[in-house]
Amino acid sequence: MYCGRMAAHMGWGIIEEEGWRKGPWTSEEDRLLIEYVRLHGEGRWNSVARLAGLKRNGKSCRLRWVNYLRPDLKRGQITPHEESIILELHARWGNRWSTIARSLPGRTDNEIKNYWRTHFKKKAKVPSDASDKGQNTRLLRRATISSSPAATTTATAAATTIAAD
DNA sequence: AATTGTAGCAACCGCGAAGTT
DNA sequence: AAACTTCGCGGTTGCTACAAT
Repeated sequence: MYCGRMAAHMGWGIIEEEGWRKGPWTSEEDRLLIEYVRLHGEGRWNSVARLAGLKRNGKSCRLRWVNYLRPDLKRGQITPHEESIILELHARWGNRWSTIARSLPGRTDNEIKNYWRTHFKKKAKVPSDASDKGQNTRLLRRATISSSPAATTTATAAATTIAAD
């Protein structure tokens, strides 16, 4: 989270060829995006530029909102309890970050992904079989989502149990 | 004290799924 | 029904701060 302001000097590409700004968000941009969502709700990200005067493409806006500006985000350090859930669910499902995130209210897939990578990746060469990379992962997503409510509950319960232990 | 290495995180990209017209 | 647009995911990068030498 750095110490508050870290977008002081953005060192990388500022304006893209098509006119889209890139790189770290300024507090002014954040304000515009927050105001946009307040007025129009989440979604329609591609029209943010038009309706809010933000020189960002929809993808960038959505990412910023979902990972940083959403009011229901928890922020702050991952708790030991949350960590155990992450470990448990990752052991079950691998890098299915968004699915894992659904079991951790206020946490984003990006946050969980970053956390796991920085804390565990180097140590564990992916314990189980990492042969599931690529297409299978993608194709399995729908099925996983379909069965996720029950699975989520079960796994969450398991993780909770372990954590409580 | 200065330089090089590492950690951690915000944000980017490509691509496929989902939605729209 | 097909073409086109938007969304969402997972992997990766680029940058800053901090640690080590």
